Amino acid sequence: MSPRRSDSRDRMILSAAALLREHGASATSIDRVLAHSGAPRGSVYHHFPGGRTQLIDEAVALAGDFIAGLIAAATQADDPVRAVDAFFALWRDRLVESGFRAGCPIVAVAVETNDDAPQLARSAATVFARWREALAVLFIRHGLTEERGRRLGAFIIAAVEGAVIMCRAEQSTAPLEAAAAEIHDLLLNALPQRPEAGSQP
Amino acid sequence: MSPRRSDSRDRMILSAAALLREHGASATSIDRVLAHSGAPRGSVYHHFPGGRTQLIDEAVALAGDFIAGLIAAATQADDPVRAVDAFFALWRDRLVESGFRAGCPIVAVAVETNDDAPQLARSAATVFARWREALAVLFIRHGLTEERGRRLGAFIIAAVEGAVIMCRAEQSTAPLEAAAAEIHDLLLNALPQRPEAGSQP
DNA sequence: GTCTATACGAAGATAGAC
DNA sequence: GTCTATCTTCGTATAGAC
Repeated sequence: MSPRRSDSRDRMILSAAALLREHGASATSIDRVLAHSGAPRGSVYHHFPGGRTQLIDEAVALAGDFIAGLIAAATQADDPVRAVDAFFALWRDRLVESGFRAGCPIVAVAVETNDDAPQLARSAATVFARWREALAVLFIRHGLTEERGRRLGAFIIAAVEGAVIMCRAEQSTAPLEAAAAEIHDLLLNALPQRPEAGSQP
Repeated sequence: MSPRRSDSRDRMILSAAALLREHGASATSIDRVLAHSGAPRGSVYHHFPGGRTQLIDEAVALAGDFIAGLIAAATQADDPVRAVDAFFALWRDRLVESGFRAGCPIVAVAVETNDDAPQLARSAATVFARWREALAVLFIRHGLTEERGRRLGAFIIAAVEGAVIMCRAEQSTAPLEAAAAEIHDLLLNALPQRPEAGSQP
């Protein structure tokens, strides 16, 4: 009887995601995942017949699902501006809590992907698409055209990811806060039927 | 008499920058730089006593200067909207010309930097700061407050970098075009004394 | 400035026992 | 599911000759 479906396997995936965030894809070696998770080295290729690539791939899927869940939760309140504010705050908190060490694991994989593992680039792209689609649906539901809604969804994900990278590099939340403020004002102006004070100069 | 100040040294730095763009920091090994540049392996540590880290660092500086020069050229026309449009177009062209293989070398270093080479993170941060300051100066010159100008500068760099990552992952220029369109409209609305048609909904 | 040779470590992956 | 080798490749870096 397996320990409720392989404990060490799940721990390895979680550790891989954590290492991706803090040290990038290349630094997420099997050795480091084993050390971080405490999983036994003998069963690596039992759990992951596809080797390291499969492990990274599953970590990308897990991290993607996790963030997608947070986006879904934020969009439940049905206030697009608040939801996007919360999305930015989420990334700012992750940065601060980690001492500016934790970036986005999907970005890590997307940037470091090389030609011998094209599957990983596709997995990263799928995650990005899910995130931005979740935002797009929210915007479209609130009166934007499909085109504008999707455009804004992609734009916001791009701004967040770029800002996170800059925050990490300079050990400051300033880029993320700049992006959050600009997007906040932009949304106030873009969304119809919002009588609140916009900050259009 | 050195061949006009070491040919192979300059070629190595150029090759390192090219490899950073297309394959990331970890994949930019000394071996690959030598193969790409055709430089002789015997003189690596003669030209770069700091080893691989110094080589990467100089490639970051070179790439940073190159892009900064393009930003400066684009801002010469003294039209902020056109300059930013040109900046986006530059990245789109680089992506398309390379078959979506070339990303941003600074991002590669910023994302993959690990604790044993903190100098590289600082170099990346310096480059980001120079780029966004160049944009900020342009905006401030055209009537925005210092705060707003710098905020927009950081925001635009973040949006470009994030969009480039997404474009590479999904082999499409759509994210970059989405960001370019949104920023274009935002600038039209943000800058004072522009009688042209804004696209405020 | 450039050469060859080499030390040394880390990484991915496999084999075969238990 | 897990263990202990072990193979192979690749990476950084150094030594010493030319």
